[in-house]
Amino acid sequence: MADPAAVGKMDKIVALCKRRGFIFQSSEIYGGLNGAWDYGPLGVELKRNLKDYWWKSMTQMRDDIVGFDGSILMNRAVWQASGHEATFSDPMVECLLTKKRYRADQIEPQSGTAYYYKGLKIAQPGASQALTSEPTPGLQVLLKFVELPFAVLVPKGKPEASAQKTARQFYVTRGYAEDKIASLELEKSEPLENTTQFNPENGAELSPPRTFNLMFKTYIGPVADESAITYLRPETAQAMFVQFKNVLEVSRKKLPFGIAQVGKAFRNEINPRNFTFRSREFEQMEVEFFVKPGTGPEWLEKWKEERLAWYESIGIPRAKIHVLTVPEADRAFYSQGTYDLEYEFPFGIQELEGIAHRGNYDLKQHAEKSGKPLEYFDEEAKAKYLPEVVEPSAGVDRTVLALLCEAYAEETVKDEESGKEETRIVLRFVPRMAPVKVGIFPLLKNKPDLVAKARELQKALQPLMKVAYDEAGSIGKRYRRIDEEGTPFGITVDFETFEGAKTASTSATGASIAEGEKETVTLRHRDSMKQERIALADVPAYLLRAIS
RNA sequence: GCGGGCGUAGUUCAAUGGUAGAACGGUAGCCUUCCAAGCUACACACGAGGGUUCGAUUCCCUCCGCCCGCUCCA
Repeated sequence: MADPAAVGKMDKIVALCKRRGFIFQSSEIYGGLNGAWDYGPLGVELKRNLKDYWWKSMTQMRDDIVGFDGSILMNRAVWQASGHEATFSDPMVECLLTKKRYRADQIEPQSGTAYYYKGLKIAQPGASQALTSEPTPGLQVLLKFVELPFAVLVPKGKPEASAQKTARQFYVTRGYAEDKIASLELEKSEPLENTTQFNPENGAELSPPRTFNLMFKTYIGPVADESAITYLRPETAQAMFVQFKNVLEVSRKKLPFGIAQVGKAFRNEINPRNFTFRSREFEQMEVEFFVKPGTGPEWLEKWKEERLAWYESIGIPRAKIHVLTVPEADRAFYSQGTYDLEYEFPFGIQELEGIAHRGNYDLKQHAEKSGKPLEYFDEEAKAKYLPEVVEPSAGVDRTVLALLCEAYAEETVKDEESGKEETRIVLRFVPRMAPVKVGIFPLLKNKPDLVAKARELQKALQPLMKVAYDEAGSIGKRYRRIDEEGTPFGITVDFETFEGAKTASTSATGASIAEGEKETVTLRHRDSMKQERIALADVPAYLLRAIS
């Protein structure tokens, strides 16, 4: 992450996102808002293409998953049952010496002798002598008392000196030079049994417990009292569990079957970072895939392979995805197995999607807490049971960012006439993800027949795909502009358009074009910068095939 | 949340305790027969608030934001 080239690349991507209108800072004119981002005209197209393709892959291309769109606000009881309310409000403590943070309930109780210091005496600024050396006879050193309480716990029998050593480290981290500390002022010492106020690793005092709640709390209705509390959802999954019975009933599906949802979720992250990667408001694409008890592990494997192939289909190569088998110690408490699919971002290898075998934890919790039966009745086995769930859960914003990082390329191009070299910036999105599919240009804007024909083509293509029309400046400049926007194709209406092909040629669709027979246009490819002539009539079909 | 760095047009960078410049980019017009050509004109910036000062973009403080390292990420 400290790699300057990687940092530089990320900076360039951020600048490009702003320059071309992919991503802006939220509330920018008011100084921004930490952890929130807006998608501009191109960004929203890219994001929509991603979500639409995921939706199509899940709900249209297979018949065992149905779609769903749950509300963001839900009954507070949902979050109590799911465990979010309890686990998101765990108190945390911080080591005053190392600044490391721990869950308060995971601190091992310690016994020993606690030494409480009121503060320290330091040499006044200007004292010329280091206090750690032997005092020079006759030299007066001015001392000042600084009040800064700190406490250390040492095992019984250990001398105060070991407590002093830790305390001195603490004062040094607070900015007092080791050689200026004359003495520490001990307030008291006392034996303590089973205390959790000290760091078991180094004996240093811990801060009082503070609550870090990662859910955004809000109030339903006009009165902001305890009974009105609920939360913005921290994940989209729960709505699908809560509505499991309704969806099952109306969709007439048998196990295994899944529910798919795309939507916003909110987490009050302590420290949003890395552009849009960790945001407080973000979007998820999740499937809750319900399977027969005992078959969770095999479905976990199937989904891992399925999802890897999917990322490849949106232009993220398999080689850039790292599959992390999350070790049991790091898994969420409900998980019986988790894969993280991680992408090589410029700022490090980071998670795009988590695929978790959640067992029947969620349905069981909601059945218990709501008192409503959520079992599935298996007609074949004539048995009622709670299904297990495998959940592929992908981050939309993270994947958009991965698409941008993967697409970003700089290359040196040489002008053939002048021999001058320059840098071309190009976003190599796969066509199906590209925000704009094709640029339409008249070669020259002061030739009315070229403009009219280009406008005609624009109108013809607009119902089929996102098109950009541009007539300003030189043709080369317009090509470069769409390169930076990641538009895979450019079509130029030129003088040859009306003449027909000069010599018989073959169109992109393989149909042969007789001389003077058809109107043709120049088709320019973003990645290779190669050009070919194509029959005007073939353009829609050619492009539709290329972007599907 | 802690520590460090940084905030000047859209971008990349200047300068300055007293009228803020450039390049590229943008817009408009002219021109231009395929890869950021040229000419002309125009628009656009000192992150916010407070303090010191006759006067602050510049010095000081607070806040906000971005980047980096920790931390955090049921």
